[in-house]
Amino acid sequence: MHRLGKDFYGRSTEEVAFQLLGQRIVLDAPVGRMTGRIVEVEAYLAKNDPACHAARGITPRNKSMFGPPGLLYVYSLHTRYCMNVVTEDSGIGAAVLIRAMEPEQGIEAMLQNRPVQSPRELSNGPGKLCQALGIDRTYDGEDLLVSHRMWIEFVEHLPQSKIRTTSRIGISQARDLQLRYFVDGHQFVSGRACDHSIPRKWTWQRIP
DNA sequence: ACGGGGATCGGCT
DNA sequence: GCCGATCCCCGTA
Repeated sequence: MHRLGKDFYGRSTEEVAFQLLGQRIVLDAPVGRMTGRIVEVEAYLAKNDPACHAARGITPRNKSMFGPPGLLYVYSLHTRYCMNVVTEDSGIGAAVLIRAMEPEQGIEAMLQNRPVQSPRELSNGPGKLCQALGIDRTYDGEDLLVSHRMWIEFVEHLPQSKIRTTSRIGISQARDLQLRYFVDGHQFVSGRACDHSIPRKWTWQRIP
């Protein structure tokens, strides 16, 4: 049970992004413990990335992005919340958006937060994932290095052959940058089937 | 104080 | 695929 620390988050954002794939989010909430493994992320860079929320400087909304690596940046979008983990160094404004996870423990609790018919609909999108875990703006600025209610555990390094890269979803600027990473063919990845080169349902090779 | 836009989602065609 | 809901945030005045 190894909590990811400053040595993990304090690296290049692209590297942190694809190495977060396969790792485990752990949340100790009043309703109980909820965990799930990350299957899709996007990198948002400090430089030459107009789609990054930090691109136009610090504001009350994005100030967590300019905090130390390992901080959570949570913002509201339409009717949902999205969560990011700060990367690299304090003050530069880079982060990784967590877009989807495969639920493990606490699925009953997640279903209370987000009533859906199929488990596949529980956390296969950035807003869905936050709703299932009960993450809102009160989690903005949470320090994943020391927090007692939320952290990320190292599970394994995924081989490059299991990772696919595409442009990011839902943005209007910097569409050319290939900064979305996901576990190829995994059933909890967001979006359409054409994103997957492996048609059948895929899950983890080894379950810890 | 006002107006526009958005790292979404879900329903409908 | 397209579109509307919905609301917080930010730039402008």
